Amino acid sequence: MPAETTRRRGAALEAELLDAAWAELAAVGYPKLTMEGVAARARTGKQVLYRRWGNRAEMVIAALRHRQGGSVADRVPDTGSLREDVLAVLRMMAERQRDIGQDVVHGVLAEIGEQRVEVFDIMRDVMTTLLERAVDRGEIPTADISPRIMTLPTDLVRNEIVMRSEPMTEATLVEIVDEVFLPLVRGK
Amino acid sequence: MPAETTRRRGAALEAELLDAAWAELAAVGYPKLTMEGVAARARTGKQVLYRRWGNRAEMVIAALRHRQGGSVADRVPDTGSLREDVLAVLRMMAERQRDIGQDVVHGVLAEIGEQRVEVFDIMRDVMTTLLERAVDRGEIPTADISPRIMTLPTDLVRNEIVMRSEPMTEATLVEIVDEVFLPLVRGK
Amino acid sequence: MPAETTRRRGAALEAELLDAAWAELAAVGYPKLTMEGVAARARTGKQVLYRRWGNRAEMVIAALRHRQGGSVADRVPDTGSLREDVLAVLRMMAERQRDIGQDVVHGVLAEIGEQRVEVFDIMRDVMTTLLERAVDRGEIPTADISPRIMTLPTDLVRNEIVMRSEPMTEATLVEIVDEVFLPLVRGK
Amino acid sequence: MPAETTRRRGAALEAELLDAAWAELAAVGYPKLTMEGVAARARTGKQVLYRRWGNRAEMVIAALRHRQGGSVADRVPDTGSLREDVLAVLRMMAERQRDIGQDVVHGVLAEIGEQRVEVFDIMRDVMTTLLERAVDRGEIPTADISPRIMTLPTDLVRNEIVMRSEPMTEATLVEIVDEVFLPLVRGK
DNA sequence: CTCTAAACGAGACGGTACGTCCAGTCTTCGG
DNA sequence: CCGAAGACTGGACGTACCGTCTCGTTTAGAG
Repeated sequence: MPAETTRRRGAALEAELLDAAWAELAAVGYPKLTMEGVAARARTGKQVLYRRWGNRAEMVIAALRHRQGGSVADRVPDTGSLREDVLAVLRMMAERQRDIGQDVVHGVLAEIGEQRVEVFDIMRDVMTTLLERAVDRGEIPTADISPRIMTLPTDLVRNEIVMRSEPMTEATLVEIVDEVFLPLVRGK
Repeated sequence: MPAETTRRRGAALEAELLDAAWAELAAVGYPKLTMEGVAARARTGKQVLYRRWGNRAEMVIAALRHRQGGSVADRVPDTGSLREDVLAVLRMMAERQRDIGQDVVHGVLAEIGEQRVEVFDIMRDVMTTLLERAVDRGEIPTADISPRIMTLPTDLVRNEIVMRSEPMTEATLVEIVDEVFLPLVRGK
Repeated sequence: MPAETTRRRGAALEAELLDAAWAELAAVGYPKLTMEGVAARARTGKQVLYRRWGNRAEMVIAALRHRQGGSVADRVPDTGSLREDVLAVLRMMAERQRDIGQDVVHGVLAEIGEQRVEVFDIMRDVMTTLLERAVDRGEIPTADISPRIMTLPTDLVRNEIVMRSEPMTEATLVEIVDEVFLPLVRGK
Repeated sequence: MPAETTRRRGAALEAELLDAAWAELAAVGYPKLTMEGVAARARTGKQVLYRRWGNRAEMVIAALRHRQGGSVADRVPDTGSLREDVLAVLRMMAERQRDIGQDVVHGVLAEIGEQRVEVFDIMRDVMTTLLERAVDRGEIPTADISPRIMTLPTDLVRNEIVMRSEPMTEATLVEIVDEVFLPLVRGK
């Protein structure tokens, strides 16, 4: 028999677990993802998973974070143009969506009861930053814009993610920004 | 023994099955809804359910339709004012949401793969009707409006339904119409 | 549509049902024989079967009789030699066994509760006839032989049928007659 | 809450499973014995049964063995008389039959395809032992007796078990030994 | 450096539901 | 009334996972 590598523990093990979860997700899709499948892929027992995450959804969310690094809030774009900034944010959302896949989105949404709302706050904060910079640059007169309008682009993109099967196109993003968001922000 | 009622069949049975599904949904919620539970409540076997609907989601959708009657398209409002018409549509959506519950929405979305998109077409048709009437009344200059803007109110309401835990308020609906939709439609 | 032949009835239908049962038996074996399968093969409904036979075993027994014609009692051999007569009876038993198959034997035995015993009486009667003829021919001194010994050959063959997987050989039958039965009958 | 007993495992659990199977057999009979019923009686899940035995028949056989301890081969009688030895063996067989019940015998025979034959070998070995002892005692001249005759008594008892509904009487056993077996063994 | 507590790997356990098959009965319609 | 067709109530099948528990083995870190 080959000399076994040493037994995995702690953070190193955790990383492998999340990789296994991600691989399983890619292999069988969210609806068929099982704790047993992930444990088997990671060559360990279910207890090791349950020690860390209470259920499938928590584990998958952790796997997504593990794969995608920080949130949008950590990479607020600053291109010098409000239009480009907003487009950059929307592109990040769309890209994540492509990476994750729609069934995962729905599955996770269905299994976590709450804490969905935090996403709104994050996006509102990001947009506030973008608008303040635009005011500083003189692009728009004021950043005092209703929260509803502020989160309009991200809300619409989220709606596309949730409802459309096919991945979003660049044209869709441009349309949202040019036909809806900018006219409202520029007022009149 | 009591005189048995005659054995149920066809449409009469089907209605009882859907009632049972709805009752079960109310009793245990979507995540804990099982075919066995529904069959037990309807005092029949699982085969009778599977003969009609291939899976849980299909059955639940049928139950929702059975309970809610026709779609929005069958009851297009006509109040004499574009603002009130659109608000009426949004109120119908919100009311359905309250009736159905969020976990059902997510559960069903997660389990049906496709056919999500048809909802868009329905809503676009409804909105087209409303706008044409508004043009006829002279409220707005033209009904030639981009599809994106046409479905804006319903898209936003749908986003609220999917993402917010609490039921929607009337204020939210008014905000969507007055701050977003009408300014864009009236345009410059 | 093709011109339908007139609907089957009575004995003609019954014969087709039994043929279908036999064909199904050959196709899937007794353990997998189902009333539904037979009904489908005969292109009719289950009720038609249940109207005639109360359960699977009854139907199969009827099918066996239908295929095999009369019982051993109807074809008592008369070769002019006791040894050959008995061998002829055993060969008939063995041949039926080959035709029917062992799993059918066990299946039917398991599902009929009683009336197994009648077989003993039939065989005892047949053997009585054979022995009386042998006495008449002067082969043996007396036909006054214990029932136990009379049914010995058939009992042993039945034991082989029930317990052995492979079909019986001629040698086995000869052994039973020459080593066991004849010595006891000829007595001291 | 009551102090839970620790979860059952391994051999202790297995013994309880087999007891439950036996109890279920006594309660409902073989034809109505179900894996679900046994599992319920043993307060466990079906998987625990299927992990050990692939089907109903295997489980029942294990239950019989569990209840009846070793085979006949482990308790070869030695009374000092061939007649009594053989009778003792037959009585053991008859007793087991009474304990087990006929429907179980048929049910098991119907569901196991093979391995029926091993019973023959066991009995032939036992009888060989008995006969050798008889030769040593000078009861009979030689133990060189055809296998057919050696297994004659057990074959006949088995035939009775399989074909007769009522339990066997002592008289039947005596008849088999005195009228059939001993005359053949003692030869002329 | 030894001892101990915790984590790991493996898998059995008690349990729920799955989706399917079949039994046996009932209903409807056509001949 | 009976045949043909098929739907109904009901029960069990064998499988898949759930989340928990138990076992023996490593491994890190405290004394």
